[in-house]
Amino acid sequence: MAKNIYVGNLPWSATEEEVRAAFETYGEVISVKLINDRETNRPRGFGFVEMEDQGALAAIESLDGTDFGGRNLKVNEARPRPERPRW
DNA sequence: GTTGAGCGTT
Repeated sequence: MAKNIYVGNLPWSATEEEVRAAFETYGEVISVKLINDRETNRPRGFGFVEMEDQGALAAIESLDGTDFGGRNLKVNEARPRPERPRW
């Protein structure tokens, strides 16, 4: 099973590989998604990480409130997103 | 070439 993790307060220079590497330290990372502004094409400084439950909890308890790229990292469980209908 | 609270584009 996997969980979605919300990652905020990221530096605008942060990349998915850096976040993935940081989360892979505590568990198996399934996917990493950094959110960028679709209209201005500018990085918003936050993203989402998908990993196993135990790894997600370990990463949240370990990476949340820690320094990442010079900023205080904000890690938390992501909010459930409504599934999109195919019609 | 800028900026800083937050929960995403498939």
